[in-house]
Amino acid sequence: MNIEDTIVADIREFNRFYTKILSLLDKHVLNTSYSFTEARVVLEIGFMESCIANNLVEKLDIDRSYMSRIIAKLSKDGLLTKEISTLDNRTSVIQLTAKGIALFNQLNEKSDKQIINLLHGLSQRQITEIHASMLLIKKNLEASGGYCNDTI
Amino acid sequence: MNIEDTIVADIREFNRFYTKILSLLDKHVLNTSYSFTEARVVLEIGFMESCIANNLVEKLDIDRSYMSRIIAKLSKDGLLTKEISTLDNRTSVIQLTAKGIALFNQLNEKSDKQIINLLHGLSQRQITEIHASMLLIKKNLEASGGYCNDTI
DNA sequence: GAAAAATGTTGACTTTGTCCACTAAATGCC
DNA sequence: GGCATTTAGTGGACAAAGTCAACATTTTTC
Repeated sequence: MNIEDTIVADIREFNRFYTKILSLLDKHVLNTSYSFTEARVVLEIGFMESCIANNLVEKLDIDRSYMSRIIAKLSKDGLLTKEISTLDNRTSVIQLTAKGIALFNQLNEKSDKQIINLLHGLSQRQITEIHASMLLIKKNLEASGGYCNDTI
Repeated sequence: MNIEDTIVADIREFNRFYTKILSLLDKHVLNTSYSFTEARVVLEIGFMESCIANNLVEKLDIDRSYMSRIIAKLSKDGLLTKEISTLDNRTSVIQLTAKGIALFNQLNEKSDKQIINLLHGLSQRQITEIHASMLLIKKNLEASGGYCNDTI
């Protein structure tokens, strides 16, 4: 082990710093009447194109019953359709409707704009550095795989 | 402007990735009977050593009234003291008690251990890469300063 | 010194999330 | 096949987290 204290301190500082960045980004994603969690669900269904509730539960780490209610709400609002799976009668295949896709696109565009705004004023070089750094962090942390076990 | 689409997409992916890392870290900070937000407040008071409620409101971006209640609870539990400021009679100087400092240390140790755990299994080189990348991201994003304005 | 702004508190409320029990279907096992 | 176990989803009841508006008090501004 023997990881230097300064490294741990710097990583914790980065985490505090990035927590604030992310929370600012999250806050402004929405002028839609949907909560951040609901928006995440819409985005995830959009990315997956077709899925079942349990996929979303696992991917987004949201409680089963809570997800059930969110899906019910989105369905009631006409953003998605549920159709009982032919493979597994316990589950329903979930897909965005045209209206859901419209919201998905809107959320996507907003998120893209936020990132562009975040980088606004930085030089090409700085942007490249940030980009490369993010890829590196993700690659290295994924390599360990340890980040998603219980003893984290 | 003209920031490449792939860069924006990669940054958004990094944000999703890192959101999950942070939420896993957060979840496990506590076996204490305090919530994540309360723990953040204790940590922040500990770092600042002495502060007023409004410093915490700004630093942690928590609603004024909510903060007032959190401080009241922590005070009732004997974790901090409030003493009316001699400089500004509207405010109170907040400081951790011995008990509060004990919790602060405990939270700090847990957080350090989590980071060590997160890095567990990685090579020195990988750790160095992650560390350097984080410093670079923070430096570059802070340079812009734009990350904290309203139009993010 | 009056108007405006800042700080903190409280009551009432909404949103968000969790826990538990339950149904129904699928899976594993002999 | 038949029985036990697991998995997916739902609903009730509840707790935690956070928000909003109104207010008192003090400070700042002009």
